[in-house]
Amino acid sequence: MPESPLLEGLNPQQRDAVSAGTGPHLILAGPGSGKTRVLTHRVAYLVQEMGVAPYRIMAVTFTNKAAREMQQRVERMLGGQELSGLSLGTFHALCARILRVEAENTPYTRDYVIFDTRDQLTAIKQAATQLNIDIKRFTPRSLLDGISAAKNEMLTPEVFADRVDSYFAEIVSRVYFAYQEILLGSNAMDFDDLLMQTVLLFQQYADVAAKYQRRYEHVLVDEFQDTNYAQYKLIHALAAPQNNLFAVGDPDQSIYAFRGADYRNVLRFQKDFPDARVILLEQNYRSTQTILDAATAVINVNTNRVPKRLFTGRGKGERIALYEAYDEDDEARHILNTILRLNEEGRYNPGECAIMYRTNAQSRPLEEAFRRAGVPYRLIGATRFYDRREIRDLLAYLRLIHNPDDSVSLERIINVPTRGIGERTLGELRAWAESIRLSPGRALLALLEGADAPFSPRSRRALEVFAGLLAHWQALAAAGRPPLPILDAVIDDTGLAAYLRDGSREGEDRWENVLSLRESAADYEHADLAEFLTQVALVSDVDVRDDNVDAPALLTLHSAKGLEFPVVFLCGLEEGTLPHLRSLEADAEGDPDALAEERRLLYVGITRAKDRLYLSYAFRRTRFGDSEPSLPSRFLQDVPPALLEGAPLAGASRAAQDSFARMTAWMDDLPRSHAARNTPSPPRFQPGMRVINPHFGEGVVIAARRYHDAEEVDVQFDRAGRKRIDGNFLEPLG
DNA sequence: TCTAACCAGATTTTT
DNA sequence: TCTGGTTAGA
Repeated sequence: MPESPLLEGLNPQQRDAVSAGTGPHLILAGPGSGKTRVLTHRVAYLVQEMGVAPYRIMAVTFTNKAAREMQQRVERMLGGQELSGLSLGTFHALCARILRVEAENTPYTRDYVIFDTRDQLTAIKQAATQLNIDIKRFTPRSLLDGISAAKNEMLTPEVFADRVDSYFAEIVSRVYFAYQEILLGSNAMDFDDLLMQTVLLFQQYADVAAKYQRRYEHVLVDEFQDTNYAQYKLIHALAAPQNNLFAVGDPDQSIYAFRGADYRNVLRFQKDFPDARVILLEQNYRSTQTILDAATAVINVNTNRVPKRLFTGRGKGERIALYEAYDEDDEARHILNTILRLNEEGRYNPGECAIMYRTNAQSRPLEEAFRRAGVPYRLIGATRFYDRREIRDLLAYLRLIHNPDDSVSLERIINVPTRGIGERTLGELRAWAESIRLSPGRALLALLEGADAPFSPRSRRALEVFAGLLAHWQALAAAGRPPLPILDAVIDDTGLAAYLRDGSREGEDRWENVLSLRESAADYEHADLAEFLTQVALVSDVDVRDDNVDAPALLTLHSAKGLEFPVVFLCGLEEGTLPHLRSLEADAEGDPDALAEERRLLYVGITRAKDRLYLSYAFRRTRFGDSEPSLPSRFLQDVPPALLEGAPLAGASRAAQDSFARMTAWMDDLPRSHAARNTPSPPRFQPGMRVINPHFGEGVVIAARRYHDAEEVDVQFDRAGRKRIDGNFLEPLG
């Protein structure tokens, strides 16, 4: 058989997978083994060699960004052929589309909106309040987690109620009913509903299921280890009856159990499809053997897994650097200096480096260090654009226009900017709406038609003014105007610009954000509001970051999934941070899975590195605003010392850990300077000195003080204004 | 009804 | 340290 050019450059295992025939296939692959590459080639192969029409293929990726990249690569592989009709995207995006099309067979209309976590919490609070449940005792977050877990397991409120086995579950169950009522009344679905409703749709309407089964001849899934039960049911349903299912994953990289991902789907797959072919990809093309050995040593401690042997053709490589920092600032400085040094030595560009941490809060000292030094960086994912107040407000307007039943959005913005509709009037509106069995939004619109309502003249006037605006915007939407002019109408009619731009620096920032939202709305010139809103709800800005800047990336271990960098720094390797305190607590309560997942998280981090890996932990770390001593992560003890260079481990044994803890307990009471290990040197900078920084240019020193082993200097720059800078990044002039 | 001040509380990860 | 929620006062 003549070989397909699509198989060129692949190893035998990869070829085997790409060119596999029909039927169920499970590809179990280690990190850096070309999983995504195999999946991409497989899609191209189906089209080119097996003659499958693109619209008969569904390929599910973990992020929207991965989907975009895959689309581009496949098209390139097929010689620029346009692959329209290919169903490529995340589970959520694909489900959102199906639910829109099949709305008449669901409890929702096609104008439904998607509730994100913030909206969900608002709705949960509402539900709990209705039920007189004390949200101090049962936090909305914990209730939401309970409901979300139920939905991921495909448990409807009724089924869940039958399984209640604890007081907490009882509370969750009651809130679940009320919460679902609120969602339905608002014509809104949360993330979990998108999946669950789609599966329910298929279960309840065999003809609908059959339609999609006929359409999708091949179903491919990436990151299979991070699917939850609902997602598994979905692909199971879609792939039937031919079961041309191609699932790619690595159970050792399962890091989303907290949100319902269930690595047991791998086992389910093998049980449900006994004839499935399992193909292993074990060769690693990414990392040096040293890095792989460290990763293997860390992950091997986990029980209940299929051992994999990872090998690479890349050679041994350099040893892994371990650094014990004094505190998080010292750690940040050390990382920054290392990146600058690697750059000066001409070994790696800043853009080839990534700094990874467990929690978003850890980015702060890093950002500060970079800012002080005037070195640019790329912060990935942290404060999410769509999470900003002004953006959420504007989107709430758009959602309300699109779907007047969305009372969470209505209540969010009915008095933003303030327009005389306070808690009292709002309460009256709610009560009246309920009495005439309309959602508050629709009741509001009915007011314009002269509906009889028990409001004071003053309240009524305020409500009517707002209703008038809403009706006006809806008319724009109904006339088919694209998102941007509608958005502009909202901005103009509400006087949002004046409201936000209050003369403060933050005000200008907020306005800038509004302008960015306008920019993204401008991309939807030929789409309607529904499409724009869906996109906004399902595409995180993690997906849209700019890769083209030559600056180090700062990101959490979770968002590092699927990425690779020549140089990786893993910081904050301490007990309580990685593994996170929550998992230690869970472990103490007898749940070993939590710790195993933390370990996998570290495994993912280590295996992102191609050439150089730097590990660090701090001797003390600031938590909740004050600084406390910390212990090196237990995971560090699993890395063979022969692979490491740098600091000896302070907590090499359990006994040592205990004595370390005792020692640091009393050190905690000493002034900081006692614990600092660097002897102070005379200050280099005095007020009035002229100095220069490569990034900010020339300036004059305002003030300077010692700060551990470095100097913190306030400088008035001639052009860049006043900055606080690490003395290491200043040179005296003259 | 609105604003500002205060206080308490919480801090994992994200489609 | 920050955020959010509550309360008091205008």
